[in-house]
Amino acid sequence: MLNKTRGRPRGNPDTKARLVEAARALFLAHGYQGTTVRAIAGRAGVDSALITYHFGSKRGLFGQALNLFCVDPAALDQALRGDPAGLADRLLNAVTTLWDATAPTENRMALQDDDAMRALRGYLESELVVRIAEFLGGPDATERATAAVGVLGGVIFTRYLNPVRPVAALPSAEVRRVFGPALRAALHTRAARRPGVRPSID
Amino acid sequence: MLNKTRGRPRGNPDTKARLVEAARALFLAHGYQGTTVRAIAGRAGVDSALITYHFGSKRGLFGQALNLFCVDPAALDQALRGDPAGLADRLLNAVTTLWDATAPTENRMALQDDDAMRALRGYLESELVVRIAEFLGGPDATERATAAVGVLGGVIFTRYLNPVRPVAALPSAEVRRVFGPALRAALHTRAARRPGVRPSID
DNA sequence: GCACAGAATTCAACTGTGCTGAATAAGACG
DNA sequence: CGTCTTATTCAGCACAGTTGAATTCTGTGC
Repeated sequence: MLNKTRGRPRGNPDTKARLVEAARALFLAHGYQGTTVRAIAGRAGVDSALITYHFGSKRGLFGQALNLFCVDPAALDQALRGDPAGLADRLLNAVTTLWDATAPTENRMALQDDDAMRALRGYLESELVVRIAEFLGGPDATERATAAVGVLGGVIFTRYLNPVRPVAALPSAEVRRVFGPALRAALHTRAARRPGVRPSID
Repeated sequence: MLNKTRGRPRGNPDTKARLVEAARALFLAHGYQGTTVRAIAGRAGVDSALITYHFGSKRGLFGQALNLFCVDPAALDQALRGDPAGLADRLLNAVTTLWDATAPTENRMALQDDDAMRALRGYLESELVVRIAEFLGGPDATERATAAVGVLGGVIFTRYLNPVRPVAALPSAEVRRVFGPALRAALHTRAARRPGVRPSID
């Protein structure tokens, strides 16, 4: 199909890298489903079989092409040190600096990737919640940490994953300002043990 | 393939309904990608061409089989009436009663559906934000409404769409209690105009 | 009653998908 | 130089969603 003389080519062209580059461009432009392995291979100027050979599968290439992170552990360590009063701001800062550093399209892409969502979920539930709870201490620390993670998850979701205009449009400094009160309350306000608030009608 | 004598069958079997039922079961069990039109048709006891005929495409059937709602407008109207003090609780209640009413798998399914996410996003940004801002009034009402929608989005995301254990495990009454402080702060605490909080290191 | 338009169904097949197995040529290394 | 491993092309398989033609029933107008 490409008539490029069968067998191993001369020199050592870094085909793997060219495939990753081509894949990245196409995945970002047309999404996972909308991109075919043949298109990627074509753009890289090689045969489509190479993609299975080098990356095992289309999904494998997808994982390599887009760096589907979840959260930067170092940034979290930073945030979980220092005075409790500034914790909210440091957490918001850790989230925005990490996620803002990536192309918006790439973030939205993660929403469609099962593995990325599983990773994010796992991180939030078994890392963030317990670390924050440890840091907070006190009786219902886990409850407050849960609320905080819910708020942070809200920022991640409405700003990066499925960008809701007013949230996504905020300059990153503004994010701290706008979400500060909510996150501070989540972290430090002990949830009142008041009786169920009558759900009006329903 | 089914040898059921070609042409229109006797009586008026509601094949459309049987297809929807079969599709629903399979989509919930194996996801969108994992379900083939032939499998659906097979389960419904008809030919796979009928699915294109009746629903236009596989996606069309998907849309019909799972009712991909976004938010119940009536519940929102209820919430946006009454004393401002109870607003947070009423909003949380509106969200949980609506989403709890649906099978968890079906909620998670929405995450993989572009249209559903677009609908949710559109609703949050052009309906919820402005309605809440109107209700709140005051100078930075939009800012506070934005924060509130962020928090509510966090609940939706971490509890239903990509269930993070501690949040998802909360009984629905507890959701109001745990997220109450954060949402109240988002709605009513005017964001301080303090200078950027030095991002420690990075 | 009956003709006949339209609706519902099956079947065969088309196109496009990711992936695999065999063939082949170059590099790596003793 | 000989051999083993690695990188590549090619042909094609199995399965996906969708389409067109053929077929049979339903429902309406006369």
